[in-house]
Amino acid sequence: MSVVAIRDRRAERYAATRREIIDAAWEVVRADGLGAISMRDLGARVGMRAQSLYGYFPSKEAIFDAMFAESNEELLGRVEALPTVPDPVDWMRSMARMFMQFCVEDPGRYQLLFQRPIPNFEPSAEALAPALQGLAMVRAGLRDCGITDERAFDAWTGVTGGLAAQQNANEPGGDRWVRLVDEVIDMYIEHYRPNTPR
Amino acid sequence: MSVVAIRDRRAERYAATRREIIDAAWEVVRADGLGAISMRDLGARVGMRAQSLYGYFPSKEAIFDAMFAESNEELLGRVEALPTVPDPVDWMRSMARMFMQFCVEDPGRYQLLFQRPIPNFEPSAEALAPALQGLAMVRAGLRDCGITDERAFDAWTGVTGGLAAQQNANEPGGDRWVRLVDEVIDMYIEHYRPNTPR
DNA sequence: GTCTATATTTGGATAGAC
DNA sequence: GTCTATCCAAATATAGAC
Repeated sequence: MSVVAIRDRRAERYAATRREIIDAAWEVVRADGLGAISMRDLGARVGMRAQSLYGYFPSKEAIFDAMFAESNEELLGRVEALPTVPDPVDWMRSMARMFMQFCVEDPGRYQLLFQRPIPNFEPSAEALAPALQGLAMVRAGLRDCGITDERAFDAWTGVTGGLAAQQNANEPGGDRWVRLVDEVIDMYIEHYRPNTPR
Repeated sequence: MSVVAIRDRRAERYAATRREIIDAAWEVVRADGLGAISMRDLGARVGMRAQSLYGYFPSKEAIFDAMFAESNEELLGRVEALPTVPDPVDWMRSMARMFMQFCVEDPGRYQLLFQRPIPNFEPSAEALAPALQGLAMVRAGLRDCGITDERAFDAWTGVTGGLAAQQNANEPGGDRWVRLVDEVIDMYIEHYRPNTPR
């Protein structure tokens, strides 16, 4: 009897097919928005009948949830990957730029994560967890800048999230609001930082 | 033969029924969102079969367009109704407060006007016109404050629209971001006004 | 693991009678 | 002006054969 862990080819195939289905779903979302996803279409894209998808996901919502989860994990990964810098304000700046980039590079994903336009879809707690973790890192970053007020935290999510919202709503794919990130962050820091040294 | 303009009772009834249909549509939107509107349901709400609605609107999109138009007219009306004040900054402040109130008091309307979540729905030029007019007034208001930069204008729509977006997305019906309006406007004016006298 | 067959619901829209 | 009748399309999901 071998003690070597052997590959479970069955599980691998299963995971690969799940991956394929989710990838197909992202394709649809990118092309025609979240509302355009249907089991029939998804099945066709991976060479199956719609019914066969139920072998991989118990429902359409479960597919949304998986997409929601992996998007949040992606975002959290990017937050964690931000280079450590001496000035905490610089960290917030690169944070904001990264977040903006994340939001505008895929409006469909933005829609799924931040607009919740699917009736009756509530992400599971597991899918939501990475988002909360990311938000906690933002809060910590602001604290490092000397900003601890809860109102200031909300104002941060308001202005950064706001720029992204405007960009995606009014000029998806463009940069009219994206390029304002730096000056808006400067404005924010100037206003909310207790004592800005110069 | 009378020269008095007589009422066209037929036209009146027709207009009243149109009004009733649109009101029913708003009811649905407020309760379950834009996506929940269907001709069958709408018909049932006004005591008709879905098919009869086509006597009043040529399509479902036409209903959306009418809703879109009257919302923009409502908003424009509120902009025009803002009291004239000596300080242009005060005008921008009340403008921002009013806009925020407009956005959060009816998330369904907000969705229709600013998120465009209906696939294939593009508002007609007539429906869009009041919005452009309102935006022009905002631009003029900023100019009165000495702010003429296009980037500054975009930053204005970014931060005000952003607060509204955050409020509706994360805490519809609440005031966590609404109550930040004043301080965020202060921050904006401080930063973008050329020479703030004190 | 994927299929066929099917149930069920829901939707937008048209034709033509009254 | 509203109805009945109807069409057509699309959707989610289940049961059971292979």
